[in-house]
Amino acid sequence: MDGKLTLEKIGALAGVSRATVSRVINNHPNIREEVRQRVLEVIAETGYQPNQAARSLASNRTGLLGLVIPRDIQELFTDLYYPRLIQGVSQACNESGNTLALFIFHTEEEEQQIAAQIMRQGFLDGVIIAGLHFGDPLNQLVLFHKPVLMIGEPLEYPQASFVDADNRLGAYTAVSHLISLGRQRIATITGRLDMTAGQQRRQGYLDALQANNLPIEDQLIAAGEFEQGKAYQATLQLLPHTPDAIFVASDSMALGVLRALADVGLRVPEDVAVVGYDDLAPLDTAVPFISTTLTTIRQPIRRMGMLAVETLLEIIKEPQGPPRRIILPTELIIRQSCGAAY
Amino acid sequence: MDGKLTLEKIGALAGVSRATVSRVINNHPNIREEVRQRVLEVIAETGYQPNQAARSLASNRTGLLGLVIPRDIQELFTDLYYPRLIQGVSQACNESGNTLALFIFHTEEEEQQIAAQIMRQGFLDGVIIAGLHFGDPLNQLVLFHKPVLMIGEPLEYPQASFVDADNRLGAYTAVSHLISLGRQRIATITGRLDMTAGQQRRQGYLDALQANNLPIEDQLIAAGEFEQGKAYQATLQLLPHTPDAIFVASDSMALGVLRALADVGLRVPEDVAVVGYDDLAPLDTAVPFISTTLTTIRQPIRRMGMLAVETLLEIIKEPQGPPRRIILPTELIIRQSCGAAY
DNA sequence: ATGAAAGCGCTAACAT
DNA sequence: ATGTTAGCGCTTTCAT
Repeated sequence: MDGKLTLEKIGALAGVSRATVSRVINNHPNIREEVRQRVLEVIAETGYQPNQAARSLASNRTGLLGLVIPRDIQELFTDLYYPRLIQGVSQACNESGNTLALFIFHTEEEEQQIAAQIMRQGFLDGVIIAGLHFGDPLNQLVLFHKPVLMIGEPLEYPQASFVDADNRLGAYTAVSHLISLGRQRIATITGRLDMTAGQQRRQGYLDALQANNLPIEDQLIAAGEFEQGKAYQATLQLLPHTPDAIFVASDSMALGVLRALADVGLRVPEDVAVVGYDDLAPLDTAVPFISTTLTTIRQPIRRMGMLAVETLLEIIKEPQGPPRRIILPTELIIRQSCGAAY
Repeated sequence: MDGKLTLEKIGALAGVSRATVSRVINNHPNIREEVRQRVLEVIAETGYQPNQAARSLASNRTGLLGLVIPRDIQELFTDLYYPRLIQGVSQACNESGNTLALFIFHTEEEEQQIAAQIMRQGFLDGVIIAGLHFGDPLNQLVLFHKPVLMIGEPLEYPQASFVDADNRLGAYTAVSHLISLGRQRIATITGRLDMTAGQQRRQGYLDALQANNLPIEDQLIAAGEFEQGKAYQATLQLLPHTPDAIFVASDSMALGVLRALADVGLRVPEDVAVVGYDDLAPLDTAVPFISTTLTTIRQPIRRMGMLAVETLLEIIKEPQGPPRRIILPTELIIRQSCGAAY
């Protein structure tokens, strides 16, 4: 049903020039209503769709927004953080008439190789980068001549625009909650410290202890790197120092913690209270055969994704504006593992 | 560092014509090695990247492959099926030098609206459609003049090319396994019957009973629609008919089943054995506080994603070829809920 | 309000 | 082996 339709042909059929058809399609003012209708009819009848490549070349806009996710293995497999983020980004793209180009990388090699391609002219209007850590080759994307927005406050190029949730305050809230429940020896298992999320959650922990005049003990701070296995090990190292609560910097690590506690026969929350981070554990509702549910800090992941798109579109429109720094609030979700109900 | 570089300028700097530079970039034969090197050097020095829009317009190829996912709410939120699929598709895109354009829809309205846009000329080289059901407006995508490949055997346009796992045999294997363990009154909770996955898994169940001379009882067949809540209800309806095993057409439904059984005080697998489908439940390894693990049929989800890309690329190369029908094997994963270890 | 015409930067057929 | 040239289909001045 399509014999290579072009603007020119639509124009011929409607008895106007190609330029007029273009104006109609792009909603320009100064078109006689009558002409406008006639053109619209022809377009509808013929099922004409403008050629996107030609539009992009002429207008220097593609309507493609990139979402770059480094290192998929860990997170994408493990929990629903990135799926939710993708969902938010996708939705905002749909609503704004843009298209999402998704880049997931497996190795730093692959990152190196594809980074430049991503930034080539006439391809993406802008790029969102999620989950970047210090030293990642993808940091170099900031240096290209193209709008970029980070999800998660960037460490390597602090002047870059970003959307994030308030990691410090989230952690502060979690630990304060444990303190208010009477816990005195609160440990933490930190995330990757080459990411602001890891650093800031650790800082929130420290701040909460300090604000409540509790001592800071290095032995109660263990590195988990956002990995479940490492969190398991870290828990075992922590236990000799008799914590009565553990603040864990992610839910997937919290599962490792719960496993470790179960393995050594400690009860949650009676012996050790646990609070996680993300609200992504499969322990959020009463899954059968699960005997506790995880108290955690919820981040508005999906909203972060949507806001990232909206902010990036602003940057595209006004590239010379100041860096955008958007920090969203988090929420304490009280379930059983903190012992509040107990 | 980029003052609007073009092929022409690179050519000037290297002392050759624009066409020669183009040939170098596209690895054409018949270029003197010396010239080739000189051009490559200039490109490296200047950091030149060809303009993608211009290439697309001239070559009628964009290197963009679409992945269309209807109705995100259910699956994308619930389990890791689509994340895994996306991962596979993404990886194959990376390896083949293509880019993944992801479309996730919330409502049928949205589908209607964006469907035509997806198919517009000069945009995508081809489209992969996952999780389609009978009656979905996205079925119309098949009618456009563009390569399309389904993930999941299509119901509405059976002549379309697709990649799928062997649903019938998978279900057959699951039910045969239960029979071999001595179960006599095996019930099933079916998926959506407007999708081949739902139909074929149901058929596999029926075939297995028949092959083993077990009677087929309508009261032992309940509709779950791939939804956890419906599976919960369906289980309660099934129980008066005293099944000693339930084959559930998806893992996320199986969680609803387990919950229902727990709620009425039945033990798994002692009173009722359960086998799921997908190998995506959070019951695959010993999560702490979970007292059983789910026997299930594993699909090679990631491979399906990769194979989808590879097959689509073939179709793009040879659009007139016969429909591709690729069916991958599944695997029975024995854990505790079927009672094999018990 | 509309048309004519000049590109956008590249590929590919044709010429040499 | 390399250069010349004609598009690819659209947007966007510049006229009128």
